[in-house]
Amino acid sequence: MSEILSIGRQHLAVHGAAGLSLRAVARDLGVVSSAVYRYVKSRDELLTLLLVDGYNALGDAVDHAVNQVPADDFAAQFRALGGAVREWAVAEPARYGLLFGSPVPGYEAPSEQTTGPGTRVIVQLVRIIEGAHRAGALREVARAPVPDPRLAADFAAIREEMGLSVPDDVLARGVLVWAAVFGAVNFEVFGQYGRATFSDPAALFELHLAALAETAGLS
Amino acid sequence: MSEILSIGRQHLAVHGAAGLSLRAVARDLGVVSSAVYRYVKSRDELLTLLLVDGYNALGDAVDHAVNQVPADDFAAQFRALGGAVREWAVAEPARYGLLFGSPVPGYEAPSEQTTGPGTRVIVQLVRIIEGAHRAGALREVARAPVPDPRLAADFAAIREEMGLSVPDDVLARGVLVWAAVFGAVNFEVFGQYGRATFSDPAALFELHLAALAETAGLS
DNA sequence: GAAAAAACGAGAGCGATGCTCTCGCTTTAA
DNA sequence: TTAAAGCGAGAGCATCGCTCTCGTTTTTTC
Repeated sequence: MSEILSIGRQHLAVHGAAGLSLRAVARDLGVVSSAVYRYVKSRDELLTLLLVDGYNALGDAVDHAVNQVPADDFAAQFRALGGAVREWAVAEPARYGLLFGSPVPGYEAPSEQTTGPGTRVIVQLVRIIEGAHRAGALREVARAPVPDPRLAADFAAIREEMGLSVPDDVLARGVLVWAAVFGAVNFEVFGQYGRATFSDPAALFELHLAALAETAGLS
Repeated sequence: MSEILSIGRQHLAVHGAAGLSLRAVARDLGVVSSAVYRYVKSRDELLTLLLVDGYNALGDAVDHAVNQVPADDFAAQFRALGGAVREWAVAEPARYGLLFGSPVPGYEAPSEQTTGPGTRVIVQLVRIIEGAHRAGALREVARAPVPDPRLAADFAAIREEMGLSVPDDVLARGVLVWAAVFGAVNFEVFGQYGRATFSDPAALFELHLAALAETAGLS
């Protein structure tokens, strides 16, 4: 029943990830709790459903934002990607928290169902960086190649798997930028800036994106 | 009873933040559940206790690491800070998750008790950056001052409150670096790198720290 | 030292949770 | 028409947070 998923989305938004109760969903559905178990094996399965649902919603938002931007302006594409992630997260904090917050205790996401949708944002990001690199639009950014041989092997594996041609240092910067974008979003959405509140968080985030674009070599 | 806190710490580490059960703590204590309520007002209060406990443990680790490093080597101090955060988080993922993961649903941290310990890391970070700035050891990093007047006002307020002299652009970079450090730690601890696993995460993180030191102007 | 007061632990109990099982009713398929 | 599958209701189990009362023990006070 897609109605279960819909109500689950609402409950997720209102009561948060761990506050998701199958009994409450059943109540809202006007049905006794055991009936829901006909369609959903467990609370964890409902969580998984909502997880891939969220990943796809975020992926759609990011894809749409990136596509609004000229295909040859890679820096703008990156800013569009980051901005889309932030806006989606701010609009749906609980859903975002399910995707990128601390894991729900006792729940392990089944990778076979979640890795696909869960990697859409990073796939877009490497697409942008690789595109800029191939177009020669990537500024020289790092002085030295990565020194650690094990890391070099990891990067080689990633390059192989995703069919990339970017060198190690660019890849490393890309990974950092990736984590940094979500770090900044986390800080804003989860209120971890502490006492340091910002009256225009969107502007602060744009500043961050500009600096991160620089870090990635996207001038 | 400090024994409650000790057992709570163990349960937190094993079962995670939301898996913390006052009844289970009572069982481990060899006492009936209602007895625990003599000492702890509610599950949320126990959570708060563990929260400030965690903040202080992290703060101690960071302070200790930073103090191991020459007082005039600001870049090394920054790397020590970042490394200490990561190592503490990797060693105690559940505890770290309580501090920097998604908020526990239905639980709001009482700011009067948590802001103090909760700001120890960022206080150290601004201390490092401000120190480098005052010592003239901060590389010129940004081209333009922040354009947004509301952001400038925010930064001015922060500068005022913390008695700083760093300019807006450095402050902005500092905020980004702050969020980026925790973003990278989050990615590793919460396994959000996805399929991209790294055989030597510590080395990757060091690479990140080097790049972030550059971003902050700490050469 | 005796009496009053505070602290403490045990236990029962309330309303919730996730989840399982069985019992009927309805809809579909043979 | 009959057999089979799908479906919802309800009871039940163990767990949770939390409250209340009732004795016992310890501490304070006179």
